[in-house]
Parts: sequence; structure tokens; C-alpha cells
Amino acid sequence: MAISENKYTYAYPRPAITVDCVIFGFENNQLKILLTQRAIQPFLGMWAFPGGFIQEDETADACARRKLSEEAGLKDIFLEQLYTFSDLDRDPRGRIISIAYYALVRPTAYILAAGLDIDAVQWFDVDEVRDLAFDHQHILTVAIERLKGKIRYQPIGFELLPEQFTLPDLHKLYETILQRSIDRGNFRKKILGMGLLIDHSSKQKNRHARAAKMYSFDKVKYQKLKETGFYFEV
Amino acid sequence: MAISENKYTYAYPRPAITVDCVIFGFENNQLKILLTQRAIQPFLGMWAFPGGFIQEDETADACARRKLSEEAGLKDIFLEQLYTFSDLDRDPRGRIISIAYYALVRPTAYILAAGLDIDAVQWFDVDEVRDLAFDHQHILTVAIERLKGKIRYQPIGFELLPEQFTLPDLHKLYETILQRSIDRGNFRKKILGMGLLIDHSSKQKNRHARAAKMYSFDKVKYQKLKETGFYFEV
DNA sequence: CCAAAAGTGTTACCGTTACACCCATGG
DNA sequence: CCATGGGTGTAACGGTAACACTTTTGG
Repeated sequence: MAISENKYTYAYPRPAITVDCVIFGFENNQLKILLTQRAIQPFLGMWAFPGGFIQEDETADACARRKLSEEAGLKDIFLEQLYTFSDLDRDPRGRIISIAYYALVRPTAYILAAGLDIDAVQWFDVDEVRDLAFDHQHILTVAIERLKGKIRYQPIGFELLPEQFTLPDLHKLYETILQRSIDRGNFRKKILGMGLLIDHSSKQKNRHARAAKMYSFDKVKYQKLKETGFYFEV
Repeated sequence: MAISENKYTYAYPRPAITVDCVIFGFENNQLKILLTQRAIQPFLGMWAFPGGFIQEDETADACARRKLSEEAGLKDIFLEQLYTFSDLDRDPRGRIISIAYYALVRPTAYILAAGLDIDAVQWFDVDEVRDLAFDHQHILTVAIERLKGKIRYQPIGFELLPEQFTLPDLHKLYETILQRSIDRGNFRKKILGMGLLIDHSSKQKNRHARAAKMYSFDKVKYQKLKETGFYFEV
């Protein structure tokens, strides 16, 4: 690398900072994640989370949102900081710390667009993912644990379903993510009992069986209830 | 600053990285935090969390443990990553990102030692703390929220008590941190019912009343139970 | 009319809640 | 013997778990 390129000097060494985004989706009763294929070294050709170096005039949150937009064409979605990974050997280029985020997207938001330094963008079944670049396999484990924990006491599962959904849809979502069977009837009673679902009289047709009613999550009512001490729990 | 001091050059600008530690303690039925008084600019003379710049050859965890040792004389204590703060104006010296940790220490670990760039180290009642340096007041809010949330479903409250403690001690700890009264009898039953306390037949004397029995938390048994799907919950 | 999936109802059980009561200790 | 705080018991209540049953739909 030419000396003229090294324009930024400091009295002490500084690690470089990246932001990486674990993006969850849900389709065909499968938990999915969005990966990008690297078009540059290191790990050329391998799959990794969307992400990149943070800029000097943006927060980590802003960087995550920028990367989601640039590398995956995603905007206005659920995003939350996951953990900051700082192992010394996590990147072969040297000392690079990664602030990881996780995002939840609805099936309708699936507008994909490959960006700079990226060959492809693609959804993968979460349990089929192997050999990710960097320490991304480890980050994925942490992200799944967080999702499993949080979905039980915060209404974030709805962020993975379309604006309108059926109770069987929601039921399958919880069974898939928590990886255990949940009694159908009891699940219905618990969710409906909270009074946070808006009933849209429309119905979703089904191939060989009864049509299921459509609902949507009442965010406004939830915010009000939360302020009075209500706790969402499944 | 002399040019000769600027020895580290990079092709792109890099934010500086610090690690800050929110250290919780519990004494006299009060939740406390450990603060250091700054002996250098910026915020000279103001109180802040122990912390400092990360070195190139250490992880964030290692840096947090080093700072706890150097600035507060604390070793082998509970430590967990809290959140990474990256607001653009959080430090007047420029773009500095902070990876925040929170720690829990027992009263016996209170061996304080002021270090480099520090005038004093002192415990404060958590609700009396005001006007901290940087964005540390905000970090404190986040740390308290985390503690309140985590103490209910992870056995971390014991990290704030001596190795041996009484049930009334534990009861007071929970009431203080959760900021609500908890029925004495029911609390006893729930905790004892988990079978995770070791009964030491010794008793703690009391001024004008009955002596309370001493217990300790059975970490080994907890680890085994956790692996079989047991969930600690208060 | 049958299979498949949606939706409802019933009951036993268990943990929590809200108390009341008894016990040990020191003054 | 009394105040203080430790320790125990109990009955009502409410939510959960397990399961059976009914309804709708398309073939």
C-alpha cells in the first residue's frame, strides 16, 4: 500500500471498527437469514453478514441502517444491537472489532440488491448455514440465542410476519424459533387474551381445510399497556 | 501535539475505542456504584466509571478486567458486556466509541486503590449520583435497567452478597433493586424451593431479634440443573 | 362423506398471593 | 414481658397444561 494513502495518523494504535447485521426472516415455516457473498479478500467467495467499516460521522446504529440499505435494499425494519465482538484473531487483516446488530424483516420487505464488494445476496435456512466468513458462525449462534430469549417476553415475533397474519401462522413461528411444540388451543387463548390483536374479518384460504382469520398486532395499544406495567409474555 | 508522537497511520479515519465499567455493589440495603474522580481533562475533577482506551493486543473483556484491576483493585468478579455507545458527541476529544461493561462485586472485594490519571475512588448510592462525566449518566440508566431485568431470571444477585448470607439479606437485595416490596414468606418458599441454597448451620446474630440462618448459593448444582432445562426465576 | 386444519370448551393441577400465626432473641 | 424481626402454615385464586370436541373447507 502506498504511503500517500495513509492519511490518518494517531499517537496510539487504533483498532478498526465494523458493523455487522444478522438479518432474520421467516418463510415456509423456516427461520431464514440473509447473507452476502464476498467479492473481495479476505474470505473471497464465502458468505457473510452484510456489514462494513463505520464512518467517522455516523453512529453504529446509523451505520447498520446504511449497510442494510446499501447491501440488502432494506429500510425501516426492526434493528437492535446484539453484542460487540473483539477477539484478536477474528479478522485476518488485523485488529478489527465488530459491533453486531440483528434485524427482523417481513416477507414483503424482501427487495434484494447486491452492492459494492458483493457478488450476491441470498436467503438461507438458518440451520443449513455453515462455514461463514470471519467469526460470523459464532455471531449467528449468539443472535439465535438472543432471538429465542427475546421473542418470549417482547412482541418482536410480529416483525417477522406480514402486517396481517393468522393465528396458525404466529403459532408456527413460535414453535419454529423456540424449537418445541406448543399446545394450539392454549397458545390461542394466551395471545387473544392479551387483547392486542386487531381482528380483520377477512380470511386466508386454505387448500383442504377451514379458512383462518386474519389479525394484526396493535402496536399503539401495546405501548399504552406497557406504560401501565403490562408485560408481554408467551 | 508533536508530529513525532503520531506514529500510527491508516488509510481511513478510525474512531478511538474505550471500555467503561459500571461496578455495582450492595451495602446497608443500598445499591451502590463505584466511581473514579478524573485527574485529567476533559471533565477534570468530575466522577466517571473506571475505564480507558483499549490496547491493540487485548480483547474488550480483557481490557475491562485490566481496568477493574488497575483503577479499582478488583479481581475475579462477575463481569458482562452491557452495550456499545457510539453517539458522535459523547466525548469532547472527538470520535470515541465506548464498549460498556457492568460488574457485580461482593462487600469483601472492596479493596480500593486509586490509579493513574485518577484522584480518588469511591462508592456512591446509586440514586444520589448526578452530573457524571461524558454520557456516563445515560450508561448508568442502561446498566440499572439491565440489572433489574437480569436479576429476575438469572442468579446474579448472589454476586452482590458475601459468600454466606441470610434469606432476609437476599430478600432486601431483591426489594431494593426491583424497587418494590416482595412478600417475605413467598420469597423464602420460592428461593428455598429451588433447592439451590446450601444450609450452613451457623447463624447471624441480630440486635433485638431472632438470629437468621446462613446460606450460600450452590453454583455447581445450578449449572447441572440449567443443563437439564431448569430456569432460575424470582 | 372424509381428511385436514381452524377454532372452542372442559377439567385437573400447580404455583402464586395474601395473609395469619408462631418462634427466638435481647432489653 | 414486650418489641423486633425470623420462620412457618394455609386457604383462595388464577393461570397453565392436557385433552377432547366442534366447525369449516375442498376434494
